[in-house]
Amino acid sequence: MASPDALPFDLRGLDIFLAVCEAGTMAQAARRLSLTQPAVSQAVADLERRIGVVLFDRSARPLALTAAGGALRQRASALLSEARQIAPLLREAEHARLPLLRAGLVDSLSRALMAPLAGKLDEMAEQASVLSGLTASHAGALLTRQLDLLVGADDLDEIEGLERWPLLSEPYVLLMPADVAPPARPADLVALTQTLPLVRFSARSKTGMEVERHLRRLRLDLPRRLEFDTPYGVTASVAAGAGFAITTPLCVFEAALALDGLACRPLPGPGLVRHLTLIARRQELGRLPREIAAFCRAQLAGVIPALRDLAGPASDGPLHVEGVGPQPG
Amino acid sequence: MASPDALPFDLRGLDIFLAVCEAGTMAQAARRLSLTQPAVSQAVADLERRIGVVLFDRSARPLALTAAGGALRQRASALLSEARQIAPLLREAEHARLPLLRAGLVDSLSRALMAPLAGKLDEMAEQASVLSGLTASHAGALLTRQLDLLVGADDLDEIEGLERWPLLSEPYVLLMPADVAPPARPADLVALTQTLPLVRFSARSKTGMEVERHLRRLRLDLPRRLEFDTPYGVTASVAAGAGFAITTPLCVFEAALALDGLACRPLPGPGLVRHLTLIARRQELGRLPREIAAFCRAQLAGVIPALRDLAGPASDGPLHVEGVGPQPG
DNA sequence: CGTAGCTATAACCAAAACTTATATTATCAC
DNA sequence: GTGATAATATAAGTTTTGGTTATAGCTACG
Repeated sequence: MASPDALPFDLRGLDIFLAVCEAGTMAQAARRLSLTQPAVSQAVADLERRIGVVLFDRSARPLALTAAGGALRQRASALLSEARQIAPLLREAEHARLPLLRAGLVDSLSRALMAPLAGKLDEMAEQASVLSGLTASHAGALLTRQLDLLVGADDLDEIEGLERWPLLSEPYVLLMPADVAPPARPADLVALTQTLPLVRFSARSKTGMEVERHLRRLRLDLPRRLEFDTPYGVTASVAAGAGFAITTPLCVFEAALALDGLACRPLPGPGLVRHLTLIARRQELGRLPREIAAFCRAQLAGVIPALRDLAGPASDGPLHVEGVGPQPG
Repeated sequence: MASPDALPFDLRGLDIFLAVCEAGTMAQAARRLSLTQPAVSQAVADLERRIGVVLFDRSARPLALTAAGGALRQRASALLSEARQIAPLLREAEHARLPLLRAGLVDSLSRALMAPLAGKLDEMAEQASVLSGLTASHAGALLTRQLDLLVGADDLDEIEGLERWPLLSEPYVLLMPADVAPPARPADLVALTQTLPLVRFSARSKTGMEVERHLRRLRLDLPRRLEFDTPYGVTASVAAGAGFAITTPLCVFEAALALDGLACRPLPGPGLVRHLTLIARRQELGRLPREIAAFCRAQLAGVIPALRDLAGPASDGPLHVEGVGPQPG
C-alpha cells in the first residue's frame, strides 16, 4: 500500500461518480460530462479499486448504489461543493473597508465576552456589530475587510500583515460523568469509547481540528459518532449522557448548563493547550486593538475563578490570562 | 474558458500547497513529499494560474503567504482533512443504518433542541452532526448536500424540491427594562430610541431581516447603533443595559440569562410572527423528516410553559406548536 | 431469441505530472 | 559590495495518467 495518508481519490473522480449517481447510468453521465462511456467506466472502476469498496450494484439495471456508495455520495457532494466555493472566494478577496467597526467572536467566548465587548465597541465607534461563529469563517472575513477585529482560537500565524494580541490560555480537559473512572493513560481512551462514545467538535472548527491532530499524534483512532460545531452542542450532549468530550473550561462555561453528575478530568498524556487571541489587520486601527485586548483580558480575568471551579485544580498551570504586549509577527 | 463549474484544482495540488505552507520553502516541501523541487514549483504555479490569484510572495525569502494564500490554506486543510476521512469510513460502512446525518439548527433553538435532536439523530444514523448558525448559510448547505436537514426561521418557499414541516410559531415582542413605560403605538418607538437605543439582529439573519422589513412597513426609521447575529448577543446586551430589542421568546430563552429588571412587552401595532420549520430535500430520506419533526414538536411543547413565563400573557395566541402534516410545496 | 442499450476490456494517443539540467534570484557572512 | 549558499524558475526530456476508438459481453424487454 502507499504511504498512510496518500489521497485515495481525486476531485475529478468524485465529480464523475456524482454525475453517475445523478444520471442513473454511466453512459448518460458520460454524455452529460462530454466524455466517452469507457472513460466513465474506468474512472468509477478506479475509484472503487483505490478506496477498496464496491460503489454500484451492476446486477440491477438502473444502476443501484451500494451502502458504501450512498455514503460516498453524501460526503463527496459536500466535499465538492466546498471545493467549488473556494476559488471564487479567493478572487473576490479585495473589498472596500466598511465604515463601521465589526468584530467576530468565537462561539466559546460569547458568554464571557460578547456583551462587554459590544459595550466597549459601542463606546469607540458610531456603529458596532459583533458576529458570532467559527474562527475559520471570521478569518476570511477579516482578510476581505468584512470584519475589523477577530477574537478566536487560531492565531493565523501563516498570514502576514496581522497584529496579534494573546488573551488567554486554557488546557484541554475531559468532560465526563463523575462516576466513570478517569482514564490514566492515552490508551485508556480507547477502552473508554467502548462504553461511552466521544462527542466531538466538528473539523470545521479550530478546536475540533486541534483535538483531531492531537489524537492522531497519539496514534489514537477513536470512533466518530456525534459531532457539533458549537461548544453548547458538545456540552449539552455530554450533559444528556450521550458520551464524553475533549473540550476546554471556557467551552464548558459557555454552555451555561447545570453539570450535575459531570466532572472535568485532566487529559491523559501530553498536555494540549488552547490559546485565545485578538487579531486585527496591522496598522489600520492604531492603538485600538491594544486597548480592546487589555479590556478583554480584564473581563476574562473575572471569569477565571469560575473556570477553575469547573476544571478543577489540575488545570491551574495552563489556565491563565496573558500578559500585555503584542506577539511578534 | 471552461464550463462554469469546472474544478479549479485537484486534491493533489492542494496537498502540495499545504506542504509548502508547513515547510516554509518549496525545496523542503519537495523533500518531504519525495518529489523534486521543480515539481513543487510547477504545481504551485499551476494552482495560482488556475485559481487566478497569487498565493506566495516570492520577494521575501522565508516565503510569505499572501492574503489569498492564507485564506486558501485554511480552507484547503479543512477540505483535505475531510477528504482523508472518507475512505476509511466507507470501508467500515456495511451497516443497515444511515451512514451519516447532518442537521443545521438555527442559533435560537440551540438550548431548546440541540441535545435532544442530536440524541435522536444518533439513534437513526451511524454518525450524526448538528451544526449551529444562521439559516441563510444552512440553506445553501442543504441544497449542496452538505446538510441533510435544517431547522430554521425561514421556510425557503422560493426554492423548489424541498419538503417543509412546520414546528412552532411565536410572536415578536419587545425586550426592555421593566421600569420603562412600554410604547403604546408604533410611533412611540421613535421616542423610546431617544433614551434607549435599539439593539438589533444583524441583517445577515432572517430574524433581523424580518424585523427590518416590518419597521420599514411601519415607516419607522430607527437609529442603528449595536447589532449582533446571535440571540445571545442581543439578549445579553439588553440585559447589560445597552438598549431594548425586538426579539422573540425563544431568542430570549436561548440566552439562558437572569432577566432581573427586564420585561417582555407586546410589540405595538400590527403583530409579527416568527415560524420555525424543519426542511429537507424532497423524497431523499423517506419518512425520517416526518419522524424527526414530530420529535421536535414534542420537545418544543416542553418549553412552551417557560416561554409563556418569559413573554407574558399577551403572546398566548401566536405562541404554539404546530399540528402534524407537511406543508404543500 | 433478437435487438437495443448499457458496461467492461484492449489497444492506442495525447496531455499531465514528474524528472534532470541549468539559469536566476534572494539572503547572509565577511 | 562580494561571494557563498540555498532557494525559485525555466527548459527539455520521460513516465504516468486520463482520455479515446474499437470490440466483446451483459441485461432487459418485446
